[in-house]
Amino acid sequence: MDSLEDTDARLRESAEKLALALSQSGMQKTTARVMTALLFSQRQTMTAGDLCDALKISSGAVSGAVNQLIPTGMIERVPAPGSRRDHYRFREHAWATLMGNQNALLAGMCAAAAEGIEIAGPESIAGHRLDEMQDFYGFMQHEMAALIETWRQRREARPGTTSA
Amino acid sequence: MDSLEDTDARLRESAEKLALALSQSGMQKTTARVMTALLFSQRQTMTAGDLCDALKISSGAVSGAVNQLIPTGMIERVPAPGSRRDHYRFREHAWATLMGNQNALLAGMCAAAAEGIEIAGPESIAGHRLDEMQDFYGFMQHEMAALIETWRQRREARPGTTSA
DNA sequence: GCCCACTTTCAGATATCTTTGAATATTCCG
DNA sequence: CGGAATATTCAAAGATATCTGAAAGTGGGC
Repeated sequence: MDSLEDTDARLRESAEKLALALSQSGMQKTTARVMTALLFSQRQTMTAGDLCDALKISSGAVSGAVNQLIPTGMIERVPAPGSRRDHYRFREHAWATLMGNQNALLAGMCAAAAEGIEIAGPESIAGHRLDEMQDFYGFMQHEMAALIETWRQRREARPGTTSA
Repeated sequence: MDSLEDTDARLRESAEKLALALSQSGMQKTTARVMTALLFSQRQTMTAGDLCDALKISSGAVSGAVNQLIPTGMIERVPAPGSRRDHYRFREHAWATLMGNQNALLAGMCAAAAEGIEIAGPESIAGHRLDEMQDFYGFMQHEMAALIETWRQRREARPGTTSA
């Protein structure tokens, strides 16, 4: 069996790999690195200093990343007892939250299609293309929300970690 | 009622707005502009020259964008009868294809979580976090594919444009 | 109320990504 | 097979986004 240090090193490597993939899908690189560092950490929380140290980035970069992550619901600031350092934690159900946020995107696509149809007319060439788009995103918007809810309930019913 | 030129101008404006939104969600700007130009066009197809002209970009940029779009299934090259210019067209069901492609991403998330669990162990702190992640993306991967299939069938059953 | 540990902000430096423009390759037609 | 119309590629320019480092702001504890 590997030593603990080795395990940690391999976890960081794994975290970096995922961060790289996420950054290629549109997420900022540092933001992704901070997120995966918290996700793969063997601790419940990490301080800003921990993150600077682990990722070799400046405190300014950590601050920026953290304040980008918090509004999305991926991580949260946890009150630190007896310390004035902020502790950060990867949130329970963060992934479901993240995907739920995409509903706004889907709605935006719907709206864009509707706008185009209004301009071009529903029976025009562009109108038909946009009609399919509107139909698809309207459907997805509705069904995705339901899907996430289904997952939430399914997981709630399991012997899972109901908040440590 | 608006004149045709005015309609066209407003469509282009709408297209640009959507392109901007898409580029903020990770898509390359020019690629997004080419895509939305084809999406909002009142013609069935556009040539590379048309795109250069409409978007005020160089032929090199069009070439790059188009060759990025084609593999994703969003647009297709259509044989041009009596012309050696390539014509491009927004593909039927492009949005469903696009979303279907994301399945690879979901699978990647699953795999990343599994890798982390393997390293950290399922009962570790990171292990529990990653377990939820794996569960979520595993679920989504399966259900999303089903959802897209449902939409496809639902639309097939409608009096929609079954390929012009 | 003051001090100190920590966080945030911001201008400048850096790194990264994108576009252009022209040379090169391709391919259709006669 | 030759010629001309297009498409593609690629180096260099330009634009953008991002990080750093230091100065300024915040708030808890004594």
